[in-house]
Amino acid sequence: MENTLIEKQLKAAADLNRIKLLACMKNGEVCVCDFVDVLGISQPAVSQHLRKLKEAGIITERKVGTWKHYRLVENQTPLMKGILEQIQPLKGCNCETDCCHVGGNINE
Amino acid sequence: MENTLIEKQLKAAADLNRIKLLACMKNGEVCVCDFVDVLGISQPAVSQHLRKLKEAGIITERKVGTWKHYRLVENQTPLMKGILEQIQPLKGCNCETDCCHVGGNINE
DNA sequence: TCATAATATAAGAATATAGTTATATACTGA
DNA sequence: TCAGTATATAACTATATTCTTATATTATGA
Repeated sequence: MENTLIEKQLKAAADLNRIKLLACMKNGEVCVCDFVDVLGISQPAVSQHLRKLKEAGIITERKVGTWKHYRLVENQTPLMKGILEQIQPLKGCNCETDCCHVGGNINE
Repeated sequence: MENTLIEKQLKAAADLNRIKLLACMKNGEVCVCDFVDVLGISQPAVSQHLRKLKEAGIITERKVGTWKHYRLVENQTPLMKGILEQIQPLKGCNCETDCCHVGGNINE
């Protein structure tokens, strides 16, 4: 891997709130509204964190109506594979609200 | 691993100059004077980067006279093991100046 | 079509980071 | 003991990051 890509992905992952976002997504798709509850920060702040993870190629999104579902990309870089292995899945953000089941959760 | 430790180590590694420092040390011990040449930043800046890596438990140091040799710690966390695997060793910083051989390079 | 809901973007403030130069510390050798 | 060398720390500046609130965008459904 190129050092600049390594740096970009490390920077994207090197934040406690974004680590929690990744921990949530280890269980599958999660929608933005659930992240807001879990992190206890504002919705725009969550949106900005998600954008950073997306720009680093770590997560992807799927639109379902007005909702947006985020999930880890399938083909992680070897770097991110290793990092994600060390992040423990976080329960309680696994799309238990209705939004993640309307339109079909990709993991079901 | 604890999320806060994960964050600390990711933050320590998430910088292009510090990635280069780690790349240098993959070949073994390196002294500060060599790092300065490789990175092209001031000696105090290098010193500050090294401190950050040390505080994250990623590197350790050995004093030889007025010189200081830095190297990767042996027992890396699983997180850092994975990250270090992805960083390509950087040649030309492998303590080719005298300082790293006076007092015995730990890798020889 | 319009009000509502979910998410994204913009603008701005507070804090963190990474560099600089100047100075301090610690060791060496004359 | 003292000058010189290697590294660390301090103080400061410039920039980046991460929040907040306000607003824009997009989709839904009455």
